Amino acid sequence: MKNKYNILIVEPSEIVFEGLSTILTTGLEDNLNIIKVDSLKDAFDNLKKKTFQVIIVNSIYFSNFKNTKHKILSIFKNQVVIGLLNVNIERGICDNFSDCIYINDDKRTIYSIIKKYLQNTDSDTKINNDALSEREIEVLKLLVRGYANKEIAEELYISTHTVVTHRKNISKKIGMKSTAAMAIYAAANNIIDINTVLKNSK
Amino acid sequence: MKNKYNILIVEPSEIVFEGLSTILTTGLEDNLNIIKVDSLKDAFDNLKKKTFQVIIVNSIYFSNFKNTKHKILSIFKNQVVIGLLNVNIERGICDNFSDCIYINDDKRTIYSIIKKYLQNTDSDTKINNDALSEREIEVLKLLVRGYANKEIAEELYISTHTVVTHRKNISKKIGMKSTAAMAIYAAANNIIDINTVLKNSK
DNA sequence: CTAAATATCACATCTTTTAGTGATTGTATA
DNA sequence: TATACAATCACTAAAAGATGTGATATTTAG
Repeated sequence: MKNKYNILIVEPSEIVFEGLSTILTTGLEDNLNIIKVDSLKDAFDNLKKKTFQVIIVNSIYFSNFKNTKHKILSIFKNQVVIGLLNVNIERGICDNFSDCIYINDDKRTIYSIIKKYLQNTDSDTKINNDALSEREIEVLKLLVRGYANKEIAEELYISTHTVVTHRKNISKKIGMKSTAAMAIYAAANNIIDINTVLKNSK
Repeated sequence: MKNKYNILIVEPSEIVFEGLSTILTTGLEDNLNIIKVDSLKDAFDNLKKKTFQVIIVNSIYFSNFKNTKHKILSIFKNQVVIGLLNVNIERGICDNFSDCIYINDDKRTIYSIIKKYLQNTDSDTKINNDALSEREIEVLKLLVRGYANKEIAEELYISTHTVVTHRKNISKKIGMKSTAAMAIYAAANNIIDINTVLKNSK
């Protein structure tokens, strides 16, 4: 049974975001739900909706602030905030964060930093898969890969009626009734891996 | 029929390398063989062994050189060399390269830059044969947001027959017939923005 | 213990999508 | 000019999905 962790990355560059995501998802065995935003405002909006075990913020968002620590505290109070530092940044800024990742750090260093904070979060703070049940997630996974209800039924050894019921419940829970939107939901919540689906779908 | 391309990335940061790799491999349909090195010397050694269609070099390797262009020419003569520029770099350096990618460029910009040079390599094996037309992309966008054919037709002022035809062509081109997989394709290729879809779909 | 949630199955009806096979028009491009 | 492709429209039959209204058994949480 894997834990599910939410990680928020506040980062303007898609390249850096994709890199961090790839490194984290391939290196850490737990289920990671990684969300990207590219402004402090969007970060703040996301914090209202969800709990994040780790927040990684590019330090450039604080380059203009005189009192960085105060700003960080006011936005991300009592949260784990890891600074992502570019090469030519003053080292002192690191003290303002829970921890720091340097852009040139290798994978192993990054793993060990992040792991420290994921392990600290104990079992009762773990996220409940956004309210979808295990069975519903199984159905959703196959759905996204283009399986028809009948095929899903065969795969899971249940009747198509049951699959239909699960789908009804899924769409009621996530508030989207179209197959396409459900797929996007699954992608956004890391229930499926986009690349795997691309290579292996109908 | 897919082409196979070699891409060399000269970059000190594993984060940036992984990000670029992920973006390139998910967005470009051809088979990419991406190699990373973290010094100009290693780049040079690789050039002896293999031919690269595109070389992407972080511009910081040239930050100490007075005559950047001359240095680039002497190392990578007559090759496609794309500079990867950090945020606070002087813009003028871009003239020294075949083209430039900025660290904050979005995926589509990166695709279009790289594609240009991959297409140039061998013109008669068209890699463009499953590029979606503008109209097809319009249909796909609405499709992903859960619009039914009838609704798409109304939105685009065409008949449902036409929408169906577009869908048939889309699925033929991308090799996926299910709506869900098409949605994932659209997400992976940045045709739609996942968060926008999440907030605004049926 | 009770209530809520989960997982399973069923049926009828209506809507939507898919697959296959067409056609016409305009616009590039070799 | 001939060819290719884009964009439009049409018909049909079969397959699949959506909606609504049920039921039963098991597990979980208060």
